[in-house]
Amino acid sequence: MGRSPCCDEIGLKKGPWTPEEDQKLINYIHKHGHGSWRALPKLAGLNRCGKSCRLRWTNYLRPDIKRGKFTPEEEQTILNLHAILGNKWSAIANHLPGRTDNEIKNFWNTHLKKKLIQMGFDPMTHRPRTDIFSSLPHLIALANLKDLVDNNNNSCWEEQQSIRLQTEVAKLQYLQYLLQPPNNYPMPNLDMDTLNLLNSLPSAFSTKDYGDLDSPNPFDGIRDHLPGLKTLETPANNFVTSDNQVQDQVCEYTVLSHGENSSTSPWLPSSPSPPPPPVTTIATATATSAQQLVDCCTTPTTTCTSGFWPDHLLLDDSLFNDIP
DNA sequence: AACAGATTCAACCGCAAAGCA
DNA sequence: ATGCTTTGCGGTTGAATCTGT
Repeated sequence: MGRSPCCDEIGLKKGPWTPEEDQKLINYIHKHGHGSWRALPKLAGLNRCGKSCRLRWTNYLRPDIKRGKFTPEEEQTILNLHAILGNKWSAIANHLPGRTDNEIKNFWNTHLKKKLIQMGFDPMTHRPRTDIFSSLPHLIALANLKDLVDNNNNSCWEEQQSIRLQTEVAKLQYLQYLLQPPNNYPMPNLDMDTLNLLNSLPSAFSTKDYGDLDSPNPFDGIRDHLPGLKTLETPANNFVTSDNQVQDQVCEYTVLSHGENSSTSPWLPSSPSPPPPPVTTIATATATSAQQLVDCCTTPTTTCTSGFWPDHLLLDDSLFNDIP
């Protein structure tokens, strides 16, 4: 397997393309098509290597290229697909008409990766980071709020309720941080302790406790997005039972994950128990399942409607900023 | 206004798969 | 079957631009 010699040829121009060069390339391709990229530069009168011409055309000059900012829908699609495909930029680009792999890669590296990191996620696995530093802000906030509660026994009822509310919200936020459920998929691998803990929270947050407060119960939101939590009270739920259709489907999806870490990605459904053996090839997945999942990820307006992180679940971080 | 540091993104590099003789 | 060429992909670089001081 030899490397293309074209890039090694001396005297060929490198660096940014001039408008004249662009025009030459466009004119030639419009007339003749690109044909052999290696032969193209000479035929088009360009002092460039074929590789450079191909790149310039596919990433910049192609008429069907969509330029400008990524829409929230596109951003969501990239996130969804990256959770499944990993850094397969060209595969991701296939699902975003008019966007190039290079553009998506750049967008990922400059925006989405940082966004995930800021939110405490590992950008490769899409899982919450488990190291102590990533959860430190949440833990500090909780500790501070606890102090506030302990030291405000003499304050008025409204203040106490306000502090209680903040504490509960902080708890929820921390739990949310730990769990980060994707609303596109069924809840993955929630152990019973966690589900029980979550189910115990509404009792501390009942309408009764809010009394006359106008604010809605913040737990309503989180419950709506935790199917395992919602259905735990009924005997037949998708996560407690061991054999049902949903789980079968879910097991098929698991093989699509990328890399060894991502088999446990929370964005991907996986079998609750027992854990599946490590999967080494995509070939074992049914084409239908693969397509179903990709379709699901690339169709934000249908059954898998909203984003990973519904707005009402992403509680305002200003709560923590306000804490001394 | 000037500078430094951060960010963005077009372009390059090298590898590997596909194609072909 | 083998080896060379072409194409495509993902990672990386660096110049241009933006932002903060």
